[in-house]
Amino acid sequence: MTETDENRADALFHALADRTRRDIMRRVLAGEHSVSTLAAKYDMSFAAVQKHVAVLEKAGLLTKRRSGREQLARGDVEAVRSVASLLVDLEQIWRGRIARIDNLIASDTEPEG
Amino acid sequence: MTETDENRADALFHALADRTRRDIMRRVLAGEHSVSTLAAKYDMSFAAVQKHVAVLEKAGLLTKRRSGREQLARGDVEAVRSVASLLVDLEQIWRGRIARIDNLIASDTEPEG
DNA sequence: TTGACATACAACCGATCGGTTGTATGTTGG
DNA sequence: CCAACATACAACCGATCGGTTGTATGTCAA
Repeated sequence: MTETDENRADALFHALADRTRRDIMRRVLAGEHSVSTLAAKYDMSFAAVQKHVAVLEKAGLLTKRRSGREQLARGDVEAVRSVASLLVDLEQIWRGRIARIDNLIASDTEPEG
Repeated sequence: MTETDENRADALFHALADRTRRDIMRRVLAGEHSVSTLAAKYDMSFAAVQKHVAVLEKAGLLTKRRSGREQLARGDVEAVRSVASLLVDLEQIWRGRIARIDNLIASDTEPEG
């Protein structure tokens, strides 16, 4: 819940809030792809795709390694899991509310209060 | 993977890509809050908070019910889980890659190919 | 009834977003 | 060496974002 954590959450959710970037994630989680290979899949300029890849990289959702003149991108499943864990945190808050409600009901129906 | 699904994913991730909205989600998952009560918690105008609530509502992450002159917002944990399941889908793609790699290794090391 | 409160929404503004084109820098193969 | 390829990045543009103020509407309480 620190400032840094919030910045990271901002970057992660923002990066995933675009269908082209989500599609890129699917591809790079399935296997390594060069930026050019990815760019060929979409009806937009190379530069646009390169910027999408850069957004995902800055968010930590993918990493690149150089291979000759190509940059091979691969998805980071740990980063994906870290987003999932943020949602689990949210769900845990909800569980806390349910637990409180359950306790309230239990204490109301207990013979001795 | 339909257009509608992608639109929903866009809306969900976008809604969560703002720290004020994530904070609102924490509060409304913990219990019902009126828009005014929520607005009082943040250093911004009532209208700004009301718009944040509207973004979350349109994404389906919270619902409102009228109680007198107040609108009580409550978080929808199912919507939160639906986001989590999108991430599970991504992770499954990655698992598929790992499985393919494992199979490759296994067939390489098998005595009979 | 009326005044205060709760909400919604429109109009506006600077900043960021997602796209473009153009240019610069590496890298490789012949 | 050099021509083609792969990448990066800057500058620009229209659209959307996150905020503001102002206004309209509905509801409650005295």
